[in-house]
Amino acid sequence: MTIRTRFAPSPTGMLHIGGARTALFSWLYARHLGGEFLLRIEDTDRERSTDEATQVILDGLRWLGLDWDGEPVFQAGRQAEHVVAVEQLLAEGHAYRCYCTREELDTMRERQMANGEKPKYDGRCRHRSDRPEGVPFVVRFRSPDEGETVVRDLVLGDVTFSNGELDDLILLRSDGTPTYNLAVVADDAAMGITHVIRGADHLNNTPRQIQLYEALGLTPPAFGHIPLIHGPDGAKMSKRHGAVAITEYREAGYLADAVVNYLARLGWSHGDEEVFGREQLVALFDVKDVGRTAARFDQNKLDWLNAHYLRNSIPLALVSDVTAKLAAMGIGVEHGPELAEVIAILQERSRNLQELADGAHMFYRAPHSYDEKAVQKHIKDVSWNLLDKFVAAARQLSAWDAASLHVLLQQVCEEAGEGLGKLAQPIRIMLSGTAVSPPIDATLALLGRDEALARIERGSAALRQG
RNA sequence: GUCCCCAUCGUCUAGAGGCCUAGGACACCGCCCUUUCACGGCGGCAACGCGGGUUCGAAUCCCGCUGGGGACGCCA
Repeated sequence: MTIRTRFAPSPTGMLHIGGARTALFSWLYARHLGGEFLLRIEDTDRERSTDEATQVILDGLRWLGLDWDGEPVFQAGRQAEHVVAVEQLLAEGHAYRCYCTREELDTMRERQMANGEKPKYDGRCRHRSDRPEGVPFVVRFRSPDEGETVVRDLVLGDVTFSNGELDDLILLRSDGTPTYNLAVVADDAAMGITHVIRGADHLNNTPRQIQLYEALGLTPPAFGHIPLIHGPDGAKMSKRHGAVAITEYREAGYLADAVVNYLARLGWSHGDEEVFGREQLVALFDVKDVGRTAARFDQNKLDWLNAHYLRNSIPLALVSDVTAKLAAMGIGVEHGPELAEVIAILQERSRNLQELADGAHMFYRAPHSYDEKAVQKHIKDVSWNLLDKFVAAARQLSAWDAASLHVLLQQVCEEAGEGLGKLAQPIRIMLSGTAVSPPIDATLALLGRDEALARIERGSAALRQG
């Protein structure tokens, strides 16, 4: 039997970090076993579902490289089949019409809560046989009240619910539209889903769904509930924890491989290893290695992984992303050093693409001011002598490359009996405006002789009188 | 409140009765490398929630407690 999993988001918002991880695990499960991974958009809530949200979710999955098989299934388009399933249940006595009003239900709930009971429908319409004309009704599932339902969970093990805990859930609303649990069961069955890998927040729905499968004469799929991701404070992930939408990470300059690696390691592990490429994850993933405890989101570790992937990237592969980031800052890269070379020198000193772009800034824009603290600390009287000597020699330098510049820098300092820092730091300030930059010889080389010397001259003119 | 799940360093985790003086990674703190910032190297700090069992022996098994989380909708 071919394994078939699915990811079933509702397009009512963004693809958030938790959903992305659920999708990842479901995808990994299928891919590892050579199975299929399908996508179903649960858009039955017409009020809140939007095409934009659907697009954002698809884009997010594509960005993460979670490819799905076939076309996405839109749940709203399957209503007719859902209704057929409900009619079958009705005909076989597994469902009944309920004429209770919302007010009735509300007071029932309040009373139960006040009595310290678990709020649930009391089944008062179960044996009602009349069908009052013109009175709106919903269709409820007649759930068994004896015995228990066991969820044989792939990650949690057996979880037992006593059937008495489960009330008669609504299958069809009074407007005739199907509700979540019914639609999920009907669709998973129709799509031939063999394994449902989803968030642990669905664990409580599972016994109800198993009962529905049974009532419909269907075999339930296998279930695996992945523990949730919590914010740094242990509570559910939300906006106040910073970025939750996967797109925000893309915009902030994170690499898809890093995000995937991080998300995979949140709840899944393989010995002492931390870094896993996509293929490796597919090869190694096994649900039995998925932990049962909720994990907290740790920005530091994501940053570390991102930095890792960033410095191991081929510079050329980063060019278009960095170009876009620079463009967003109003900087073009047509004039100036080759961007790939700038990236090569910056990638190990950046944690994300934005930092990389920030670092690249100076190669395409001369400083418009000089950091005061840096100037005070590094520009001394001795600097001018060294600077003058360096500039004079640099004009004559036959080869303008990092190696030659390195030799020259050292010569000038040695002859003056000064440390390299006495010369390197002033130059750095004049080139970048700050005391931080890539190695000074490489920076000079990249900038080119004309631009580099021009910046030093301008810097000298601006700083010498002070 | 009721039901369900969970419980090892600050965080992610390894650990499936003796291999544990509890390992790795991130973060943090030192030191080294060094022209700055990084990278890299070396070292350090730091955990089995509590109480009972079971066993010759428990982080590992059982029970209770405590603590966290999730679910209780004509949302999905």
